Amino acid sequence: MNIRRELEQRLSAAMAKAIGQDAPAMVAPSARPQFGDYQANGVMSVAKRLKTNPRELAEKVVAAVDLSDLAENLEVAGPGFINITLKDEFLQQQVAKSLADKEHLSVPLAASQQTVVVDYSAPNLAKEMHVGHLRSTIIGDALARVLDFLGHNVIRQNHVGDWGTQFGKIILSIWHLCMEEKRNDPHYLNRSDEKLKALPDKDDPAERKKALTPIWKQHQKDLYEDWDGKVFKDYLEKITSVLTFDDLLPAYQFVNLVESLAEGTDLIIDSSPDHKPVELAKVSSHVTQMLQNFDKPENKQEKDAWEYAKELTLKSCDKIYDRLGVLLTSDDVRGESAYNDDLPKVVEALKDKGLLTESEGAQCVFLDEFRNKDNEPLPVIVQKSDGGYLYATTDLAAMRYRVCELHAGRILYVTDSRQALHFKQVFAVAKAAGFVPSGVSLEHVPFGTMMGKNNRPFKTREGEIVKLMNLLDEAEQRALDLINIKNPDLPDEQKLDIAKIIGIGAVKYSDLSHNRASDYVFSWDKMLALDGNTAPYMQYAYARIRSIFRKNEHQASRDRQGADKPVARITLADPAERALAVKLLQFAETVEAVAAESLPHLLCGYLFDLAGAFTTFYESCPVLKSNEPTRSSRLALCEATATTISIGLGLLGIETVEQM
RNA sequence: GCGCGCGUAGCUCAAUUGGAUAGAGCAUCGGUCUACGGAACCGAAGGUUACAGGUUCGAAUCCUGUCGCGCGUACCA
Repeated sequence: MNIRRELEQRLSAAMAKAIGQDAPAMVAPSARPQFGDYQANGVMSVAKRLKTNPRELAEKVVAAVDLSDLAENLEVAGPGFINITLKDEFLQQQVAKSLADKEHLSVPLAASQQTVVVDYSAPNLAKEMHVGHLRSTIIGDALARVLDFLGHNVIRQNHVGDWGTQFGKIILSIWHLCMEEKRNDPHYLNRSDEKLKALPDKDDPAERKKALTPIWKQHQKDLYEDWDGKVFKDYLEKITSVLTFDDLLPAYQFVNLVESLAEGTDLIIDSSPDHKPVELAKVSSHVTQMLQNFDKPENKQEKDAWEYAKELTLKSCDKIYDRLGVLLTSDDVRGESAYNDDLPKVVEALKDKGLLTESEGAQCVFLDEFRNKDNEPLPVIVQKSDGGYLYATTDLAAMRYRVCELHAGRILYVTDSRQALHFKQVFAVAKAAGFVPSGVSLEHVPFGTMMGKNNRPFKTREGEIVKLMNLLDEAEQRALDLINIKNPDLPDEQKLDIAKIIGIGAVKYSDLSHNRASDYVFSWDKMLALDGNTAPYMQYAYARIRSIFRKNEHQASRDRQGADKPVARITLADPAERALAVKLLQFAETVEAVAAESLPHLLCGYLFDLAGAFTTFYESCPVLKSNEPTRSSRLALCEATATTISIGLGLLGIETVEQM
């Protein structure tokens, strides 16, 4: 049961009766123990509005409500708070009830179940996942799990960046790989790349030109021999069986480097069959443009190359997802390219609605609410002056798909907070154009940056972006080091398994436990610490409880012959027992709040509080040493706590261990 | 310039969205216990919530201004 909501509903109804209009009771857990378990704050603001005495009004509300099945007498306190103390009997029943439902802890399903699209992760083609992708992936996954837990129909969407400017570069880099293979010169790209990187003065165009000249010549020559793409085609077939993601990456970076260095030089590639000379710096964008009709048979090798790059990239992402325990699969991938055919239709539809304006050659939507410094309208550009489309267009197309095909009632976009303006604009355009009915909720779920100790974005010592693989490796290694110190007697294999769970859990939890809206400082030591609001602390609390049960089963092993033991009657004699019970029962309302606000850190905070309540209980209330029936009752509280921690961490995508 | 966001204890973060005396963990200081897993527990100290006004029963939260930081700001995503 969601106690908070139950109280809210009953008290709100009583308020409506008392004052004749609807007003929220504003029930929240009490700020202090002396004020009971919950407090209702709504009376005061209503009284203000009605200009009546808040205390008198509170008394009226108290008289009008019947909470006798779950609460002691209500008290009006201070300027008009209503303090609620739950009945012990009620708490006992509820804990027993949730314990009987081990899968779901009797957390009620959402009253109105929605189809919720969660858009998260979104890696890019031919790039390795790095820390920049971590937050989206983890937060999105946790939200998806929570929504699913509450009975919503969750559709995960991995909006992979598989189109756009990098598109031509990818094809070009694979072409280079093919040419390398054809010349039987397997280290050509590496050699060239190293030479370019060693360039003493990258700011000097003459130097750059000099360094690029051999590469440029080779490029010309290769192109001359492959003017019809036949070599590309033949060798593509040959290399695809052996090519790996690790081959693709450097090739892609090589193309990037060449093009950035060629900027401002007069190096021209002119061996192409159409005799249109192209700047060396713009070959890849030329490739992109050339392939407007991507599906034509003569472009098959380009398409194959791109698809192959996509396959390699996604495989590499899957490894990360697998290690992270993220639920995304290939079925959830619907990249930007999936919307290519819809883009002209989106622009057409905007035109039909009369929303489209041409400005400086680009197709724009101007909405009144977006203005620049001088109060001039700010455009949302949906088509570039060269005819190309932008991410706004793709997002609009994706929205239409999600609403029309997936029947989304709510769409969550888990992306960096820097995209806030973009989403604000795109949402407004979608609503204005009627792409998304007003009943559908479009929500940007923004998050801040992961920072290093220096309060700058998290980088390696060398100042490079941290690859996710490396980050996870280090997390597991550090966890293993810790286990070796703290629990050296465990078998090695088990140590490794535990290290994985602890290491990955720590990374995820440290991310999820912070309010996602703000930047947070990443710290190895803090996230693996056993004190404070960390994953290991929670996992340790769990392992300790499990240890009690192992010991108990050992003691009582002969008594039970597989028969299900009845759920013990729970008594709450000690204040610590009672406080733990109240905390346990707040799981439902916490999960619901996480789903409503898309704030996973609320769940982390709750689990930490729960672990705290348990520790207090654990210290003051002996379990195995106490006599029946107290013993069974306390064991039940232990079990309820362990289950809540396990399910709670599970909703965050974090596993528990029996020993650590 | 304009827009958005942020500024809370020495450090890292909370504060149930306007509620009662702003809470945790680290670090510091002090204490407990032959310990159901010591990777423990309890306590103390630490705050004019950047600053100045305002709104009201009540403000870290809302409004105005100032300072500081971050991000964004027409064809990248």
